Amino acid sequence: MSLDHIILGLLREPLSGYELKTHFDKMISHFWAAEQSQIYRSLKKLEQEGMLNCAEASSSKGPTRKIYSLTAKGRAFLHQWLRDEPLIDKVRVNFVAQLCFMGDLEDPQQTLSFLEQLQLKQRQSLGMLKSIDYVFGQSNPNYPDSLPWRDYHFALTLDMGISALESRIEWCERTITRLKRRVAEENP
Amino acid sequence: MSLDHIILGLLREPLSGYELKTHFDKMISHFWAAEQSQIYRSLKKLEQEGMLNCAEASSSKGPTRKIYSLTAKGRAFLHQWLRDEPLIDKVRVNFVAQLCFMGDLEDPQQTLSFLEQLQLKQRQSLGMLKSIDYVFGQSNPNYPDSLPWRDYHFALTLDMGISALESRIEWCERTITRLKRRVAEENP
DNA sequence: TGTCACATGTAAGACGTTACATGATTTT
DNA sequence: AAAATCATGTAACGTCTTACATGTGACA
Repeated sequence: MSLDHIILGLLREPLSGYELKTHFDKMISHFWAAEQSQIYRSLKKLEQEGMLNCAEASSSKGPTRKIYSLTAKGRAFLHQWLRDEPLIDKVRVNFVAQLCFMGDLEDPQQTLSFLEQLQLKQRQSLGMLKSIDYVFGQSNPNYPDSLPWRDYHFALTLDMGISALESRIEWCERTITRLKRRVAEENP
Repeated sequence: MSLDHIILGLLREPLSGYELKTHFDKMISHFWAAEQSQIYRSLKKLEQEGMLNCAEASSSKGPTRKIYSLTAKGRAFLHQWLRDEPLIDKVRVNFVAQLCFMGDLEDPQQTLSFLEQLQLKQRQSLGMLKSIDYVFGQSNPNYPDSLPWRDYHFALTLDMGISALESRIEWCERTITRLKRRVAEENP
């Protein structure tokens, strides 16, 4: 399960469950979504399996925290996953499913407006990703090529996300144009 | 839940559970994966909810089949979903998660080989999608623009899938080149 | 007689979502 | 005193995966 592996990956420095959740939201959510309750459940399981150590630490803010860190077994498990072949997911893309059956409505304006809304949403996602990328690339003259090896890989994931969104936005643009032409030709 | 909606969408003609599964594999799997056991479970639930009618039919081949068809309620439920705004999924992309932490291995050859394998897999997926698209576009002079409205929407989903894969393959190509240059510069 | 394609289902467990519960510290 | 942030968790429910169970008809 990749959630487990991602948690192990983030624990290159010891973190609490709460900190893991903030890392997910800030750095990971563009390619992996996780709920807080899932994270706590996985941490418990990984500790039971001997992948993680847990140390209680009183915090200056709020109640005591549990700080998790990698064991040798956890690191080995992570590295094995990193050396696996690229894992291709089963796809489940809601908006493509909607588009697939939207012909049933026999309503070109609906399809057009759907594609325009989709494009807008993707533009908003792109904006957010680009701002993360901008912050990450700040103060770095030759971003991302001169980054340290680990940060470089993170930058690659941002770049892939940006590239995928740009491609989808362009597809929307082409398809909206094509649809408008078809509608115009059928209603002369 | 989109699986329910997709099943309703496929039932524009009455089908058995088995036929639904073959439709999924042939036409739907490039944007939605479903296991056979999920389909039977959903069919049972949708029938209980009054979205589907069920008729038993003896087949010339094999045991008796259950043929499902849409009720008015099911059609209304489907159409409401089609008029919803574009539903954006929570992302979970395994290979990006792997890439994100692959810097830990400190092994440029591993990253390079990972990207090459990824590119190859995406090329294979692209080949399969293009062959579906080719068959679907056969005997149609002005494919896809002159297709009937419903088929046209299906063709759009193929086109989106092809476009996304091509974009990802190009990203792999660019990134492999960039990585090789970095490795060469660091090992002169 | 074996195996392939047809055909329908159940069971157990893993994973994911949503809502709720609890409580400390800091800020307004 | 109220609200925001820090911090950790549980409960209930729903979905998905994997494996298994059952049986027919056609064909080699």
